Amino acid sequence: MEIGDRVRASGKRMTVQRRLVLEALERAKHHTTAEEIAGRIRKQHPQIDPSTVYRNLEALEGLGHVTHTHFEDRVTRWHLADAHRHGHLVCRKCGAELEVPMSLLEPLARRIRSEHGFEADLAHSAVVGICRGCASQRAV
Amino acid sequence: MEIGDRVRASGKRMTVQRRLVLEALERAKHHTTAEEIAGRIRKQHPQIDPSTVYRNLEALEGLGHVTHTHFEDRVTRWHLADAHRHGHLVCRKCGAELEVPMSLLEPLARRIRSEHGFEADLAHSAVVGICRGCASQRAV
DNA sequence: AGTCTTATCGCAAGGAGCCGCAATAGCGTC
DNA sequence: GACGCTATTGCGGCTCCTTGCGATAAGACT
Repeated sequence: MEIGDRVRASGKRMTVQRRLVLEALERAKHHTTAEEIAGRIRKQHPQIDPSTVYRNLEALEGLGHVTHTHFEDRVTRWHLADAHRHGHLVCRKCGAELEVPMSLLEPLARRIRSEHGFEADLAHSAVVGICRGCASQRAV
Repeated sequence: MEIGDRVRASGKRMTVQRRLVLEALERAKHHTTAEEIAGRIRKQHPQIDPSTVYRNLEALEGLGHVTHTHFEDRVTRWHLADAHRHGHLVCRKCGAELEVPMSLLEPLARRIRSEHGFEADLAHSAVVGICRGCASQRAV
């Protein structure tokens, strides 16, 4: 089923603005910020308000087509939900980002589920820390 | 060594405002938001600007006396660094917070270190998900 | 105690993100 | 293809947090 149909099937509407947000996410492939998406769209369509972009990201997330991950402090990055799920390591010194397979995080999720009955979403927040490069630099 | 001396030893100054921030953190014991700290201080000292509180939290964090943890989306909570370290599970439905011992998170940190040479700080971000109560509600 | 350096402060302005509202425009129905 | 219902938009305005700047005061030195 076409994504537009799925949106419509849930009682929502597929507007020009919403399609542009989706296209921007597809084009970006990787994680982008709302600001970046808004900027890119507004180059071609300056009349589209940033708030519309924010609202569409949330709406599309509610429908399960999009998700967001918290990266470095107070930076939210968005991506299509059907992209393969993975975790993130973000270096707080240099900002480097490593993608790690969910299989790395699964054991913890399982333990949290069995010990606390809590459904953890470990992809929602990046793991902050110090990357190999910065750690060795500091040692010098 | 007194905390004031440690601040001074690093070339910083121990101002009235900085001391008030520290006292507020001590009194709160648990995690609080910058806003809450600012509000409490301003009851007694209305002339102290919120921006001063934000800057002092950052400064004290830079000195290692204070740390922050990201809770639910866009909520940052602060606490004294010497309080016992622990992780957090936060329910995205009802906002419930569970504290979990670091020992639960350690195995993952170890794997991340050995496989990626990355020093993970798993206490920095709360683990978001659905708590037991909300999960069973949804099943009904 | 007086002087000097400069970290820090208070204030005001800036910027991102969010919200309410009236106008607009999808889209199901006839 | 026109109609009507209402989801969605653009705009203005608001909040929360950050930043720039001139004024203030901590603390080292004499």
